[in-house]
Amino acid sequence: MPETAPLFDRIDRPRRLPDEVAVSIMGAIEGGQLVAGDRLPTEAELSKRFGVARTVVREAISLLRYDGIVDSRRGVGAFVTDASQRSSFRISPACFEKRKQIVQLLQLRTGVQSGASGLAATERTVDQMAQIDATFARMSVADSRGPADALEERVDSELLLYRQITEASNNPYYVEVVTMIETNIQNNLRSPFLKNAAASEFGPAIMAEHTAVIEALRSGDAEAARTAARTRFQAAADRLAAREDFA
Amino acid sequence: MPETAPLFDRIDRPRRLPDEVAVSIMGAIEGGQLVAGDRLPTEAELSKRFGVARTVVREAISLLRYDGIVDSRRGVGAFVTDASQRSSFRISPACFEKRKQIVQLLQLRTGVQSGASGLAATERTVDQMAQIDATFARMSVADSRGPADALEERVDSELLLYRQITEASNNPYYVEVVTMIETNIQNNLRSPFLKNAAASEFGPAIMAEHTAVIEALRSGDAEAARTAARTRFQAAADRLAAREDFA
DNA sequence: ATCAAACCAGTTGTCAGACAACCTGTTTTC
DNA sequence: GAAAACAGGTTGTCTGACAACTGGTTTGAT
Repeated sequence: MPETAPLFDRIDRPRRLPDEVAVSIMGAIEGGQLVAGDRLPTEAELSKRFGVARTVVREAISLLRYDGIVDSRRGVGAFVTDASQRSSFRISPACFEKRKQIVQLLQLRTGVQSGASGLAATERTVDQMAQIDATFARMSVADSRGPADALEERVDSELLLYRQITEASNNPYYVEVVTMIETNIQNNLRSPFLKNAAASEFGPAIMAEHTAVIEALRSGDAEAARTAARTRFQAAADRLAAREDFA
Repeated sequence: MPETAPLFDRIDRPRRLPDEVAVSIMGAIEGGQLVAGDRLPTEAELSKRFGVARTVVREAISLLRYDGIVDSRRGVGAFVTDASQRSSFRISPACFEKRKQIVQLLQLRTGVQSGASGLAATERTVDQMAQIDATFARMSVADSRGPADALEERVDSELLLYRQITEASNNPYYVEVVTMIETNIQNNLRSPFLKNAAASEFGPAIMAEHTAVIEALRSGDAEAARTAARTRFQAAADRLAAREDFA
């Protein structure tokens, strides 16, 4: 079931020292003060410079190592790895500060969702197709009831629909990536703005975009599914970007 | 410039306690012993149970928190978060143990690379196109020299080529994702196997697949670029999967 | 009896210091 | 001259302590 959206977001952001140290070191790397191959100052040195305990510095470096940004060797030191060694993809909340970045993020989602939908067209089971149909039916009903009456229901079922489609690709990597991107968008795009934007996503013209995706899935046409999904998310992103209240 | 591939990979895998603890806890979550909302045992408890110092447990939990898998609150405890709160996408080396997983990973790369190429068709600058042309020319020369003579050069230039194409999308998120996936594939697919596979990727028929991508980029045809890139990577994945020495 | 304030046990966050494991370069020894 | 021992420095782990905070309990005033 779609988890109930919390009425108020968790505002709780107690600054944690290791995170701040990690961000600071990361900044030095992105800023070019530290380039691939360079050795970081020793933990003792960093500890002194930041004015925190070594455990804090260690935890910070541990995070960077986890993402493949540095590589530390006992008895030697920690070194900045070259950029092609990154082992994770993450979206920092800072991505949502600039308008252009949001657009780029939506582009990425469009591409990935398109790929996932294409796969789903050929890989889906009949069971999965039935679930998708059911969700789409729910969504259609909500749509016809209009934004004033069924906004929540409409938005929830749409999110669920595309999650089910992605899962129907039966490829866990697609599921992970799409989920991750979608989560970040939902969490970070200011909620009231998303609400407003969602309200304008009603109507037959827009439902037709969704129908095209469903039809392609039903007929098992991967190419059509890719195109339909692409068209739908591209259009949504365009409409979003066109809103005058777009931050 | 393409960094010189190391003759021997770093085999150095000194077990780090925090990583192992993190994996263990993660296993409990994936295995369902701990579900969203559950509280983890206290750090002291975990420390005792794993037989390690609390600093080690703390570092482990810190990693999980970094990925949005748990959320810890001072004075209360650490809680497993809802699966849709994951804030990173990462590929564990374990993914390369099962044949099916590798295929799925290649599917993901195909989709993402396709999206990036489509974007590149419209967003590339003339400068970037020139660089792509240059790399493609290098690659063509290497191809005509044959696998016995120019294997390294051929492989390197191809990697560089698609990296440049991705960068020509001028979308940093695409660049990050593609780089990350590619890095993991290069690092984890056993090197000699990749070498063998690369040797069979020579010849005019295969070069035609690349040419199609380049042509689409040159003419600014996003749809053609997406299709060509998809075709090319799909075909490569199929050939890889068809090899009898495929693990 | 009610309700707010004070208290208490438990938990995470940070600090400080110590030692083990390991690496690199230097010195000693044969 | 080469191998072995040594020395200093660095990361990895351990221990113990205290600060900051939370949730629930007790206490105290009204």
